[in-house]
Amino acid sequence: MDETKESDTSRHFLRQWIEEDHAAGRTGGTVVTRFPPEPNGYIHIGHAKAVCVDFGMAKLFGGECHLRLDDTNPAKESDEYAENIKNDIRWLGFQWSGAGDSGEPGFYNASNMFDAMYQIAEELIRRGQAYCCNLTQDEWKEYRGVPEKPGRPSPSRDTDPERNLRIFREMRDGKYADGEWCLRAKIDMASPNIHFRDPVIYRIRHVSHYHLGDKWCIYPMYDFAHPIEDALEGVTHSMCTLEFEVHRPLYDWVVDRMDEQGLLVVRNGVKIRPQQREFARLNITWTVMSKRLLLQLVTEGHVSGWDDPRMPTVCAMRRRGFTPGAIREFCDRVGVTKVESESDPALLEWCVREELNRTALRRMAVLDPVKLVIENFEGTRDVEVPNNPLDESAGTRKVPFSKEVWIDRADFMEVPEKKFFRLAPDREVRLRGACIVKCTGVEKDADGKITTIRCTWDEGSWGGNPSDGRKVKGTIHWVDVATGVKAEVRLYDRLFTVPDPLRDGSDGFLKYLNPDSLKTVTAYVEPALATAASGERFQFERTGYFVVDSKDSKPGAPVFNRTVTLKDGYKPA
RNA sequence: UGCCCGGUUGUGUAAUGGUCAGCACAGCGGCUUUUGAUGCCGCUUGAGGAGGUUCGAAUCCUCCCCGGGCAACCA
Repeated sequence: MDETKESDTSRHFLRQWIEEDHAAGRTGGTVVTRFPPEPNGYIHIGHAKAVCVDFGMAKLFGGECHLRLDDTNPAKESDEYAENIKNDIRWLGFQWSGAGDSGEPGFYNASNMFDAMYQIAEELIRRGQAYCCNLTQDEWKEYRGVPEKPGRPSPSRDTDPERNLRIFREMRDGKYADGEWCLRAKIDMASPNIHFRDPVIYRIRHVSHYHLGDKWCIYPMYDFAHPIEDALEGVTHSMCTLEFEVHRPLYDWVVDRMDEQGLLVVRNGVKIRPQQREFARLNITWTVMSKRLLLQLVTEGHVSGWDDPRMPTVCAMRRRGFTPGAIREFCDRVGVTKVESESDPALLEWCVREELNRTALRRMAVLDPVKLVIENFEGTRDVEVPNNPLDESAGTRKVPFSKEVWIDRADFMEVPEKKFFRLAPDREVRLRGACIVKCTGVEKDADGKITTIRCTWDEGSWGGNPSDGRKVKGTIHWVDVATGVKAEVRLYDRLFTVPDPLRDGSDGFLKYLNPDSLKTVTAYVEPALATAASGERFQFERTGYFVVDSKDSKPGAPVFNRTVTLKDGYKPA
C-alpha cells in the first residue's frame, strides 16, 4: 500500500475521531491501538477487517498497534491458536509495534497483566467499590432483574471490605469451588443498562491456563480486564464491534477507577485515558463467519480443516490463493461504518482478479481434456508465448507443440449453438500462440461420447494469424499430448447454496452446504507447471487463477487450487 | 415492551446545512482483443414514512415504521 493510496482512504468516523483526539493532544503524541483476539480459534476474513482497521489507523497516524492475546478464559484457549493468529496477521502484511510485555515488541498477553488486575480488584474492595458474592448463578439472574425493572441488591452488597478482602484472597488461594463465590463491582442495581447491575468481574475457574499454567484459579471477566489492558498498555483508541456498545459505560467506569487509583499511563505529560468506539463487523453472503459454526464444519468433517480452501479463515484463503493485498483492498473497499451490512463476495473476487491479472504468469491447462489430432502436422515445434501480455517484463516462454494436443471439451460443439465461436465441424479456431486449425471430423465411442476431434492446420498461420488476413475469432488453449503433465486440480465453488445459510437459525445451516463446492479433476498442464513451487500463483488462460497447493503438491505431481474463475462473458443466445 | 444503535440504487459506501445525491462492485449494452479475459465507452435503478426548523435538509428536530444489539461467573 503506497502513501497516496492511504490519503484516498475514506475519512470514516473512527478516523475523524482519532484525528480530533490526536490534534487536541489527548494521545500524548502517539496514537496507540490494539488488535485483541482471543486465542480460541483461527482468524477469518471478519477479523481481517478488524486487523486492517486497528493496524491501519495506527499506521495512518504514525502510531503503534499492539497485538494482544486476550487470554482471560483458559477453558477455550490454546497455544496453537495463538501461534496461528500471529502467523496470519503477519501474512496479511501487518507488524505489531510498541514496548511489548515479554521482550517481543508490540506483543502482549492479557494474562501477563493478571497481577495488576488482581491488585486493582483488591483496591476496589478496600474502597467499597467491589464485593464478594455467593449467590448462585440462578439467584444472581433472579436478583439482577429484567431490563424494564430494577434489580435487587445481593445480601453481600454492603458487607465489610475486610471480610471481602479475606474472601477474595481465599478465592485466589483455591479455598472455594468454581462458582461458589465471585467478585462483583458495586455500581447500580437499578440501572437500565444491565451491565451496570453489579457485574461479575472475577470468577473462580480451576482450569490450567495455556500460558500461565496453574498460577491462578480466579480469572477476570472481559468487562473488567479489557479496559485495564488498554489503560496499562497506554492504548488511546480501542476499536471493537457493535455488540460492545452497551458495554462502553462499564469500560469507562473501570477506567475511572484506575484513574482514582493513579494507574493511568502518562505520556509526555498527558494522562492517557483509553476510549472505546464500535464499528460494524464484516459479514459476507454465501458463507458463515461464526467461530462456533466454523469449528462445527471442521469437527464434523464437512471440510478438511480450518485451512480448507472453502473456509473464510485467513489460512484457508491463503491456501486458496488469495493475496494479502487483495484482502486488504477488499477490507478497504467495504468501508468502516456502524451499519450492519452483508458484503457481496463478488467484490472480494474482483479484488483478487484485479491484482492477479497484473501479476500472475499465464499458463495453459486443460481441465476437461479431449484429444485433437492435427492430421497434416509433422514433427514438433516450440510456440513462444508471453508470460503476461499485460507486463512485458514478465518475458516469454516456449511451449512444445505437435500433432496431438488436448483441448477442453467445452471448446468444441458438434452442433454449435448460436454465438458459439470456438471449434465445430468445418469451422476454424486459433490454437493460442500456434496456428489456425479447421475441424474435419470427430470419433466417438460406443456411447456416442467424442473421443477424438480431427482437424487440419493452415500452414500459413504459424504464430496465430492466417496469411490471407481472414478473421478467425475464436482462440482456445491447448496442451501438447506428448509433453503435457498430469495434474490434480481442485475446483472450488461457494460452500453454501444460498446467500444466507443461517436463514433458519444456526441449527439448520448444514442443509445448505453446497455438494458441488469441491470438484477434483485430472488435468493436463503445460510442462513448465510440473515443478511449480508451493504457493505460486498462475492464470490458466481462459479458465481462472490457480495456486500450487501448499500441502499436497509435489514436484512432478502438482496439485492446483482454483482461487477464482476468470469472468466469463459468454452467453449463448 | 427498559436501555442502546442503525436505516442513501441489487450490494457496499460518499456527503459533515447549498453538488443534476458522487464512487465502486454486480447487472445490462457496445467498441477493442491471438484469453468470450483485460481495457475503453455507455445505460438502468436510491434518500423508510409523516410532519417541522430553514432562503435552502440525505444532513438539524419530533413522532411513527422497520432492522439490530443488550438480560453468560463468554469474548
